[in-house]
Amino acid sequence: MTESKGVLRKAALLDAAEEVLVTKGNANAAMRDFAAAAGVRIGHLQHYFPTRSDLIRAVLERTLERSLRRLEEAAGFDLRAGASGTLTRSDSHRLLEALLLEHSDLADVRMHLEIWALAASDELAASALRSFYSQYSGHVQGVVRRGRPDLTEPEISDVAATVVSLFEGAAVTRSDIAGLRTEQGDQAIIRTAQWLIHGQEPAQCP
Amino acid sequence: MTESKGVLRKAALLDAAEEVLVTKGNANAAMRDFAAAAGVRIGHLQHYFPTRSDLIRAVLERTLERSLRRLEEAAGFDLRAGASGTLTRSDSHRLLEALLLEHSDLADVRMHLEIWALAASDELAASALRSFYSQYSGHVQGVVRRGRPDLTEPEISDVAATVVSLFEGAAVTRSDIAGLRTEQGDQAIIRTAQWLIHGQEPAQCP
DNA sequence: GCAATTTTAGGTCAAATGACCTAGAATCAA
DNA sequence: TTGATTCTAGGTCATTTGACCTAAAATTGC
Repeated sequence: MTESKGVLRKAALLDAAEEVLVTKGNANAAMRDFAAAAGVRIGHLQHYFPTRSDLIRAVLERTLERSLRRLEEAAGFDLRAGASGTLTRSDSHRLLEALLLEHSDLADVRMHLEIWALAASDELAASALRSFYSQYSGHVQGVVRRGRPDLTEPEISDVAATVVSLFEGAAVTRSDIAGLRTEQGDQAIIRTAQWLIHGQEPAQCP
Repeated sequence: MTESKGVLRKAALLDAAEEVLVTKGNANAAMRDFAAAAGVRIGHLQHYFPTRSDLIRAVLERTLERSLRRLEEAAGFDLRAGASGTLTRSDSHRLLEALLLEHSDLADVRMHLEIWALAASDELAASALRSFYSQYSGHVQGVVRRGRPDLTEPEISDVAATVVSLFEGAAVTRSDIAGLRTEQGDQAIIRTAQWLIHGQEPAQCP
């Protein structure tokens, strides 16, 4: 079923809004900027998104949804709580590299920063963000459960939250904004996440 | 030497500006909001900070400087590259707990989010932030150097960057904004940081 | 084909905004 | 004491802003 002009237009407006948020930041982005980026006039934009906060909220929801979906795709296996299976170190390495790559997308990093800052002062945004992180860390728990089947559910939850913290922090610090990225540093992050996911490597005994 | 009225006023204006940034966010904070929070009129505020970006920049510099100083104080030892010494697990535990506590201050977390978001679209802010992280991770290197004297300098740098990533990410995810905090989760973060700082715990051999 | 609905263009408005200004009071330094 | 400097209050201005509106064009569905 071909999508209606309205649905396509809405998506184009959201694309344009994202681009403006990424380049000018939320603090400097006006409705006329969003409209111009989409090649329409403000009245038209406001037909689809009557208020500024309608637009920003829609961008936020779309961005968070995309991040969740990407994690599911990167995993390539069922992340739900009931699912069973194991995870080899090479598979977790592959997954973590994909995750780190996703956290390197400069536009995505900036979108996330804007969302965090928005959520810091807008309770509706914060609520959406908490829901997102609950789901996101739930997915990461699905990963940890396969690497550490010996852990209790609360322990799995804590490990997953730590992995999420590490990757969210790395997205910022490894970006051009903070400038702490090195090639070997990426490997250190993956090694750390693997330590969390799999536990200690086999002991070397004399 | 008693500080002049101007110096005291400036500090009070910066305090007020911080509070407004934390509660309203940069995107919704006007010069008149800042002035009102400080109990003065906008003209007076503009005497001390002629443009909005002068004010925001000053807040940014002060916040980053404070974070650096706090890390120095929490360490309680010389973090410079040439300094030598060791670091026990109990001392690193104490330091990491202090660091995590500092990363739990909701106003501070919000200030940092606003600074990150600002730096994402303002190159001057980004430059200041890069300088800050360079120094901050330099300090953390001073910690890692004591825990892992066997590492090369590039390795120390990568480990330090990973510790910084973990703590910056944790500040966000453990805040009310993201809602992923648990008591045991805090211990998982500290354990992870200790693993990074000290390396693997002694092997248990039969 | 035609009425209803959706899409599009363009305009207007009051309020808010950052920037700039004047002038008087307070403080400082010689 | 006096002039210079700093501090403080309050005002003004042009521009920008989000929100709201009208009307025409395009599309849809019966």
